[in-house]
Amino acid sequence: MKSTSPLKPSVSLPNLTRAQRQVHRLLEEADKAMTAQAIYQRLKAQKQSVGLATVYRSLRSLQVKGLVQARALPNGEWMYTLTSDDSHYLTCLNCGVSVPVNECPVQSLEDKLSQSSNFQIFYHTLEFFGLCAPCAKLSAPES
Amino acid sequence: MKSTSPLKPSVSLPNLTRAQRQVHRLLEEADKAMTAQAIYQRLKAQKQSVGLATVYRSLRSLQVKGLVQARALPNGEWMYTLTSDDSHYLTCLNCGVSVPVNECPVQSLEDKLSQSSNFQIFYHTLEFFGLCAPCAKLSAPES
DNA sequence: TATGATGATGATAATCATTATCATCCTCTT
DNA sequence: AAGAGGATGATAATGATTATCATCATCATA
Repeated sequence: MKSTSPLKPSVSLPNLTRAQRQVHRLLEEADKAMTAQAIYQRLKAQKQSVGLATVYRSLRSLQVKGLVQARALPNGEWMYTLTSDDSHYLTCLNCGVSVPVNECPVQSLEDKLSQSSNFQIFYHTLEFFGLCAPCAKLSAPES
Repeated sequence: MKSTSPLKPSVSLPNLTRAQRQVHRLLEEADKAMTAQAIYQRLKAQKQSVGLATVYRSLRSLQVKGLVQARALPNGEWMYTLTSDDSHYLTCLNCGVSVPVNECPVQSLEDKLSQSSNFQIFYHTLEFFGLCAPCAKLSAPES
């Protein structure tokens, strides 16, 4: 899932608070996208409780630091992962099922924008939407 | 903003309800992304009132029909446009400012996925996130 | 070591976009 | 004309996120 070398340990994490470190470490260990609520529950279960508001605050801080990315599901939930994760998905607008896409043709454009724009770019989201085969069958006009 | 030919009129719109037609026409005329709330307000102001719940229902139906796409802003709002719009953005994680990106290297992958996956693909979202110059200055570690 | 100052945290109330509910209305078909 | 099925509107309910505020931790300075 990660795009970084499996041999490279955690990069230097500058100026993180305790809660930010806990959230970051959880995302690192889980190695999958999680909602804020799930992160809250998991930390509580691990006896490393962090208040729910602080989970949200930490996620925002980690985003601004370029360490965490977010993507919204069609149902409104937000999923968070480390920015080292470069996964993309193909999602059904009807039933919400998501399948990973194992390609990303965006890196060179991102590199280019890093230079031509005056933004400091941390990550991108790329997602495809449509209907999975079963749902396409259901909503076919001539079924 | 549209990627379709400016000469081509509305394509055939199969089986739309009254509310769906009104929402679709508004998005077509506005030619920009709008929130569901804004669509509701605008229709009311135009004496074409559609109930708020019906605006949401119509947007979902239009999505499943492949006519409308949605993207989530970092603040949780959803913006809706016609799927004929192929715009993408570079967005600041700190202040939320968005600037358009006038390139999209994704079309060929989308075409390929349309064949290799068994999804019927309607559209994709592509968005870059980071810090705009002013916000990057503010959060610079060595400021 | 005490003293503040500043920021971080947790508990909880408030917000607000979205969804669910349900009664009513339309539009066909018979 | 009657009825079935879907569409609509008003409004209540939901639930994730944010705001508030009192308390706690950290760190520089006296």
